[in-house]
Amino acid sequence: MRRYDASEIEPKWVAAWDAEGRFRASEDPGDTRPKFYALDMFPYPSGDLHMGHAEAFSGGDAVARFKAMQGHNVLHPIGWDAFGLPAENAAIKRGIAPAEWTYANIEQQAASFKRMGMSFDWSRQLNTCDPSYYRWTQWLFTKFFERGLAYRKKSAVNWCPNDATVLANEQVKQGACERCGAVVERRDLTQWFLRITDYTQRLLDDEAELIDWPERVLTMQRNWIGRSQGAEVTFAIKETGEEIPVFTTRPDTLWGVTFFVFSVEHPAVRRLAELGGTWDEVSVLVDQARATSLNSREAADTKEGVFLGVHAVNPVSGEEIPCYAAPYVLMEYGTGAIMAVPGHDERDFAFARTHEVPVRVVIQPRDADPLDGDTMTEAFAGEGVMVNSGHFDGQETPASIAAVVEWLEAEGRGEGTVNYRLRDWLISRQRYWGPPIPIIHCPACGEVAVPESDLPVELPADVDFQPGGDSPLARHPSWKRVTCPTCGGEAERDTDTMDTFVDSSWYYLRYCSPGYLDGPFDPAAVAAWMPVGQYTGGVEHAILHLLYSRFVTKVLYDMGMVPFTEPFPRVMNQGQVIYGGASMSKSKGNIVEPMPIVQRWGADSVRLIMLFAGPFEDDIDWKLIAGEDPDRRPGVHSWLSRVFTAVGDAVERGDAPEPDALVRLTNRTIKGVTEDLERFRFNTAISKLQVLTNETRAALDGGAGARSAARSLTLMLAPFAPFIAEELWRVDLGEPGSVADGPWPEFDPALVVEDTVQLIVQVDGRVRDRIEVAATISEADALAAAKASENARRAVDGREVVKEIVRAPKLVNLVTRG
RNA sequence: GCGAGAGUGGCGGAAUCUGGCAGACGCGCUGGGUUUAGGUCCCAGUGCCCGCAAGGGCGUGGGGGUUCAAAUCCCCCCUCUCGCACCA
Repeated sequence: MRRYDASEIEPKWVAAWDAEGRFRASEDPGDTRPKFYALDMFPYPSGDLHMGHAEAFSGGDAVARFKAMQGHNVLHPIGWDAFGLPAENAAIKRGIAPAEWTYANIEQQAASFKRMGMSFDWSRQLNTCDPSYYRWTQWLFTKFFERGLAYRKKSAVNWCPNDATVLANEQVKQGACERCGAVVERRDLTQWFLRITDYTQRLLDDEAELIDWPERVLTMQRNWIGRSQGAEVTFAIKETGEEIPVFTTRPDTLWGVTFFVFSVEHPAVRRLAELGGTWDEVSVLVDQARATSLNSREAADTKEGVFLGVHAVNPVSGEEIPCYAAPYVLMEYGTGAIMAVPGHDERDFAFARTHEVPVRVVIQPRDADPLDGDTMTEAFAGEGVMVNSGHFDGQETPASIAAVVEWLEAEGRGEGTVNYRLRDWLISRQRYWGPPIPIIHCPACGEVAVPESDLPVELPADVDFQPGGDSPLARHPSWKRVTCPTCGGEAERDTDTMDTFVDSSWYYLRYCSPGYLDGPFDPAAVAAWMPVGQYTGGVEHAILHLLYSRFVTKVLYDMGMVPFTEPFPRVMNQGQVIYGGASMSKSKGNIVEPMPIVQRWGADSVRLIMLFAGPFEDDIDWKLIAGEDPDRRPGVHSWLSRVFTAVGDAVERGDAPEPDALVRLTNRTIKGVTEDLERFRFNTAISKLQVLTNETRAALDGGAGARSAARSLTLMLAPFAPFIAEELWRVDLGEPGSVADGPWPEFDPALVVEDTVQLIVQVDGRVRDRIEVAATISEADALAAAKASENARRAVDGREVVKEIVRAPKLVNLVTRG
């Protein structure tokens, strides 16, 4: 009798699959199988695989293998999101080149993925830091540039004085540098942006095409885009006559405006303050804002602010109101100035009470006592009836808002408009390890895109990339000196590089034709494989990566390069792997790594631990599911041992007849596991396979045969534990070919039902008896059987049965009275 | 504060979509067996309470409702997690 030994089985099949060139997607035009694109978010190659990879890729691989066994031509690629700051930092720390560090990690992660038996098409491997890839990242940038979708402008950015580099918004936590903890400053730098704001409404409208996205991800994207419907209204400054527009979602409260507030960064503030004689005071606020990071300003005090000494004129009432500058008004949203309605806005209310500005009620709640501006203790932001608003008095929200907008437009005093929270995508980085921005700055011609024939603009290797306050590429003595492609005069390359999110915004397209030389992708291949059938990855990419990819796809659609507008109609997020309720981290010393467990117990066990722990999208607390002893044998490993011996025994038993109950259970299991896999409910699928294993063993123990049950079990195990399945399939069952090719087992509908079932007998809703009856029992017979039950009779206890609920063959409920 | 999701044994979870045996499956634990240095392996038990048992009572965060019947549907409340958070 052979014993289950993963360390013997698994390396053997790793080598065999490699030698067989298995898991290659077919490009044979004669291959009529339906295509399925199973995509996993490509990993960032820092160090070896971590538990999060093991979780995500176990799920993604189960889907890919399931689809392949069902007869799909599956594209399941892998690649490396290889550019980025961590590589640069690691390289600085170790005194080696970022490329060296990155390629070493790629090698290690690739070896680990192979050891785990991931069914990747290795022939399509791509790497964003390879010139053959980033050539096309740069090409796409030039296309965006040509279409006016890439542009440069001066902008306030986060700056870490310690690391001497700009930081992405995501790298700033509570106003401090995520890595070194230094307080982040603001700097005004000229930056490259992609005009995602041109696509805002389409990003919202095309939500209908996102057939199967987690609800919370959709919500997060919607909130991030932040659509607000309202009106733009123009106030005039009394002292200068200049016109300042504001955005409001509540034009119906225009008659309640009692003051006007500028962002401290508003360009008119200094001039107006000097005119009003308040600049000494205002400049303190301005300096304060400059010293604070963009992110920490979120916490600015609502009540802080300074009177500018000038006044604004309310366009609907002609009333003159004081103007303030206050940090609670954001320059980045709307117009950078607001009309303040303290009666109906919480923030304006707090400001008004502090600065003793009058509060005026112009909306009265419908079913409550009338409010009084002098005595109210909080703003009323709800719906109600307009008052003190001229001829609009008596109109009710929300209809009143539309009515006011209509009137404003007719009067030429404002217009209905929509505002979004979403800003353009800042992609330039003053870092080394990214694709250089393919632009040449010519004194005569301005910004000129590098011609396609000159791409890629390669990243020079001989660069001092120590952080120093400017782009490392700018420090290179010769790299930036070029001639202008347009006029031939002396010119300079742009020395910034692109954000890694640009690299990852189109990699899924490149997979379809990874060696393609005439463009970023072969349009025919993309049309054949895309959109992605199932996209698996972490919820941390719910907003940025997924939103950017959707944007890029829409631009490519507009360019006529792809025939679809959404790249990922179906997305699933794996949960996080945590330890003791907290995320794993070096500083906490609680990191558990998958590869040592693979070595100890096998890749099949690691995959099963992950997928059996609970729903795929739920977090896994390693401490709870695995305990604290790293040597403790995982439960799934014991199960695999039992599967191994059961299948072996079943083969030895040959064609001995199988019990009818086992045949039915096998059919039911096929149905259930198939349905579970279609909905990515791996944990319940595995549980069903364990039940089938237990019953198979029981049949064998009883002297019966179980060969067909064992065969189905082996097939269904393959998406989760591909190694043991392959071993049992090819060696024990002696089947020709790989279990990875299936076929996925089918069930006989006639055999998914039991021939006998337990009839539940209830009296007044309480279970009193369980009777074994034929599954086909009639309602009358079921009722009779229930009434014959001794237990039920005792429970009725002479009372009158007033109602008989019969749901044959499952249940009878006798309802009594008295 | 706003939005989303979730509360079930000692633990992970199942049953929730479609109202009908709550606790599948697994971990852990208890007892027994084989082997024995231990682990492995095999068998039995394991929601709580009463009971030798048969059986009975209670039980899915709390309260109310609908129903013959509620973990499941509806209303209110509590708690937790996640996301967003001066967005005018």
